[in-house]
Amino acid sequence: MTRSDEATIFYISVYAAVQEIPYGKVTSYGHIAKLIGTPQRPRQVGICLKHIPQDADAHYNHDNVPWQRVINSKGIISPRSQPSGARNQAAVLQAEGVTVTTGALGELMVDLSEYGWFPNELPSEADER
DNA sequence: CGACTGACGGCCT
DNA sequence: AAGGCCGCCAGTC
Repeated sequence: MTRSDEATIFYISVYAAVQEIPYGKVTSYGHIAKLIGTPQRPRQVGICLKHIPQDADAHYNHDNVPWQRVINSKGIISPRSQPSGARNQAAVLQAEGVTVTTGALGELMVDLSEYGWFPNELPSEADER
């Protein structure tokens, strides 16, 4: 298969993985990357989400892929270039019951210990301590 | 077609 | 503890 086919597979994998995130939960770009077997490309995961088709016709589109449930490993909604985008993401998350707090610098954060969804990772690590 | 840009994250100061 | 550096590689200019 060609290189672009692999790229396509990567996109499909990302979208499929994101759809696994339960309603009202969030995970990180890095975790999605790990789940699809490419732990070193969290950045590319972000690119995929950025390019989700708007068309309702597309197999994977802005409507059926819960892109809003993916934030960075620090539990902060990535500001990307326009703060308004993150602001919108926060609104969508709150709409499904996720509490989003605003930091001193305006960062929009989510409590990962409460809303985080990280299957395959040490489950009790956080609880133990 | 080459150079620059990032919805990130981990390792190194 | 906090911040800088670098790898990743599809898009965009």
